[in-house]
Amino acid sequence: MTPTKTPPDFFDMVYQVVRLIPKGRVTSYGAIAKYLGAASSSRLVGYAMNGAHSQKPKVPAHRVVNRQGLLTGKHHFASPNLMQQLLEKEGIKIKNDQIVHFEKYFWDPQKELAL
DNA sequence: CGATTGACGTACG
DNA sequence: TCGTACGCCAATC
Repeated sequence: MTPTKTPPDFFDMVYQVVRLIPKGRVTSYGAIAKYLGAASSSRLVGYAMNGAHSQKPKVPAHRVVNRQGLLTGKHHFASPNLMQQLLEKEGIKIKNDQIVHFEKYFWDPQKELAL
């Protein structure tokens, strides 16, 4: 219905990219936004994650952190420590809610996907 | 329908 | 280096 409806393709794109994040890697909202061509709309990426858990294929939102490598969205998970647990489970070290060697685990879609 | 908020990032002082 | 302001777009009140 509502053929004039404007589907949030941007949100869907975000989910797709997040699913492409390899295990043991992390990325930032801005990186995804830039990859989608919306570097200025980095907030939309975070907002998209808001409905990530609502998506059918579960979106590994725990692999998405802010530019500082800080687990800013951990409070949005089922449990605030769940995000850290998942990351640590993948071999990522976290200190004070911040990813250690974040730059080392950083996964840039623009670079990895090399479009 | 208007105003506010938000899982960010960059710019400016 | 740190703090504040702005932008961007959608969802919510």
